[in-house]
Amino acid sequence: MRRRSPRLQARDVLRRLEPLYGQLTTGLTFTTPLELLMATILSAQCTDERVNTVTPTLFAMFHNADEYARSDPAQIETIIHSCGFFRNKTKSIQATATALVERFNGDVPNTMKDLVTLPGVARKTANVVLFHSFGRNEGIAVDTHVQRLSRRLGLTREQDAVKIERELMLLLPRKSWGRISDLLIWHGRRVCSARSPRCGECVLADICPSAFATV
DNA sequence: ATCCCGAGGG
DNA sequence: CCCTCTGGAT
Repeated sequence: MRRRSPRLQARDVLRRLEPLYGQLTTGLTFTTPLELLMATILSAQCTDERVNTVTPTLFAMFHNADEYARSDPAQIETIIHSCGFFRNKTKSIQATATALVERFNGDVPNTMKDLVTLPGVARKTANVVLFHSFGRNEGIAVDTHVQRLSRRLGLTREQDAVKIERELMLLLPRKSWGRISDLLIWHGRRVCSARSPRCGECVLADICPSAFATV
């Protein structure tokens, strides 16, 4: 295939995926910024479907940052056990909750600058919370799906999530920064899967440098 | 670069 | 069995 400019490629990816996944947003179940923050911490290397099986119990047990911070860690570990990394995630949940109480009056901050100071929260998690709880496009959440699809589609050749985020931010209009992650994630789950991508069903196949290549 | 870690799919 | 899942800290 003739090599297309990354900017044109990015614009067409956005344009073609939007009608496919128009009504779909994050797959995580939540109501408040605190719930989304905790659900996103749990989502590391775990399907959002599984996160959604433990968060109803977690959210029923803890209603604010102070209650997370004061809890017996063993109680949280038991609830979130099936999500994997349960010791690290429990530490992140409680250390973040403590930081919210001590530095943010118990509230979830709404800026990248503040969010990434929370232990266990880096740019990916911060971007998810910023967009889905506060409607802010400060960056692009780059997870395993966004990384894989960006590379397969020829939008970047980088491996590092922060570098990929920076490149995508240069290719796409700011108002689409939050949306592009959701679109790439849903497409990654349903069509462009890691193991065996279903290129025969993909609406991007004709503009994808990796189509039918088993990348 | 390595570690954390359970669960489901192929 | 091996790979993957909305990562982050050391």
